[in-house]
Amino acid sequence: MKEEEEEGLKFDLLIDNSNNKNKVGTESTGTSYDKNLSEKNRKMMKSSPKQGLPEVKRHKFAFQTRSQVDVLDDGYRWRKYGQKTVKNGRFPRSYYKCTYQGCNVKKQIQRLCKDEGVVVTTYEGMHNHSSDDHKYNENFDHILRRMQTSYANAL
DNA sequence: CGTATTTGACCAGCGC
DNA sequence: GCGCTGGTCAAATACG
Repeated sequence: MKEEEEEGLKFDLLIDNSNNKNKVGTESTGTSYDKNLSEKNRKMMKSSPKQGLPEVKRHKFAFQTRSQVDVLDDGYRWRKYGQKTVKNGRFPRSYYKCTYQGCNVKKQIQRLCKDEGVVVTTYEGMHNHSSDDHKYNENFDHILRRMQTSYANAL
């Protein structure tokens, strides 16, 4: 199967976050709930099959982060909306979405079957808002900023 | 009580 | 044309 094939931008950065202490728990910050989900239709993403956007359809950034935690806290809140087990991998893939109305940024986390300590974080889309929390590390901020810069530059 | 998280089912695209 | 994989949503549950 194909493991790496991104039509748009592809970034493979190795970040050593072993020292990073991320918490998997939940934090009581922000009270925005995406109620737009109720208006979602069963057929929402099948309007355009695969035409019109031959090259760039959805920017996807793949990050290979060396961390023991699945979810990297980049300053935004992510709500897990699904988990699927891929046949190519022994570990299930987790799907996250940014919990912010208007900011439907998707994040996909997958563990490497080869290295359990390496997680592939794939960001899809760009944030519509700024992170109101400074808890994220400069290290990650730098990466995020870099990828957003390249993203804006590509436009 | 509010929200995130969990799990199952459903759907669409692609392969054969 | 059918089957499989991958992806998303939706309802129920858990937790703060």
